[in-house]
Amino acid sequence: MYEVFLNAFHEKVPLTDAERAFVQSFLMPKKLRRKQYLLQEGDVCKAIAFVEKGALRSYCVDDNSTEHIVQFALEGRTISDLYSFLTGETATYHIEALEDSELVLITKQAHEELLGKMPKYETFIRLQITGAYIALQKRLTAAISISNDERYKAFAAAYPEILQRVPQHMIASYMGITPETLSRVRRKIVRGK
Amino acid sequence: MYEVFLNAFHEKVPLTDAERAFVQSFLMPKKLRRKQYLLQEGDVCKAIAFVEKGALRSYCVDDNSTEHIVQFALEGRTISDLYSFLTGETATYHIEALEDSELVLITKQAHEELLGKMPKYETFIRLQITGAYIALQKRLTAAISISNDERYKAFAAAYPEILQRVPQHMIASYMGITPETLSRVRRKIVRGK
DNA sequence: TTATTTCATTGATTTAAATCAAGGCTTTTT
DNA sequence: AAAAAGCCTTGATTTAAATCAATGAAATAA
Repeated sequence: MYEVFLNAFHEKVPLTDAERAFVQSFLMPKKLRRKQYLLQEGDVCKAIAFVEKGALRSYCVDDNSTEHIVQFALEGRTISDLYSFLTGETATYHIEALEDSELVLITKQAHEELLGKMPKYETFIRLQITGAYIALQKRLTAAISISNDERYKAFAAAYPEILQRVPQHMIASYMGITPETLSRVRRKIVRGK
Repeated sequence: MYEVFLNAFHEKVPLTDAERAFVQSFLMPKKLRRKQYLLQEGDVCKAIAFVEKGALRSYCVDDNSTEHIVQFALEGRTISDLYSFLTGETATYHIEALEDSELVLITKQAHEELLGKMPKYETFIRLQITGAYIALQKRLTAAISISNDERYKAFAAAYPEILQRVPQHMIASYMGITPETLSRVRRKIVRGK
């Protein structure tokens, strides 16, 4: 039931069976149907969600009511509004299931207790967030320094799974361009090959 | 000598005098003159740098030899090519002093030893990187969802110090626009007020 | 199954930003 | 102090992307 999460944990920070069970006792399962929301803007983010199965996205909405996708999360990835989770402020992101999904939730209370009681958990979290930070920095660097073509190619190479499972206009939103522009970028790439 | 760093540490994770001295024993001071480099693309990033005094920037260079500023770091901020530091791969960023600066270096060896020997250090690092992640996510969200005007206003409001101390064309580079465009954005803002 | 919504593509037009180019003002350097 | 380099602004032109609009295909719901 928590296999994917516990294996990811174990892979970064090896766990004994007892530790495994200990961690498990803090986790909560949650299922979401496609199009259901884990978090709505204005709520407070009460848990970090780890995706055991399925696909989710987080996004924000600007003044023109345009959605901007911040993150996709497939199996093995974590998703939340970290700022809201940590500070208790209301969330600025929405989190929605793109497919029927199974999640592992770590509530704020569980998170804090684990941090206090289990050094390995702190290490795991540190490694997770470090990886997320590096990925984000790479994405930002790409966003300000590479052409749309190259960025799309890089995205497709890095995340072929997402390409398969997520509609194209959402990829466009993630890239910060319109669906029309992405369509033309793709045409250009196909032609040019 | 390490005052700014140790105070920043202490503020996040309170330290006894003994702990303070212990941490200190792992630190290395470094001075840089304006325009000197802490890191060049192709080197391996051997240390995390904390800015005690001065100002630095990190940037990458694209195929057209255009520089793109990734980060500014004034007093109290940390700067490095974290990916290179953690993996030992060659760096993709340059790090340059914008003013005569005084740094505190945490070498990779010191970092690992501190992580192993001092839980409070791991906590400090976790908090630092979490803050950096949230800031980066905010920046990315702004980059894909807000107009240049609004982004510049937000930047100016959040980092007035940087505006004072860094040439405008570097702000433009940081924002991913040309100096000419930023100049016009500013004119528009001034006129419009 | 049919109807409806969602999605991707393509074309025409508009809009925003990059580029090209020049001038004047500061700040460094010699 | 003079020369050089760096910086900011402004204007004219080009280029890339957004917007507007329409169509057909595919997926979803009735």
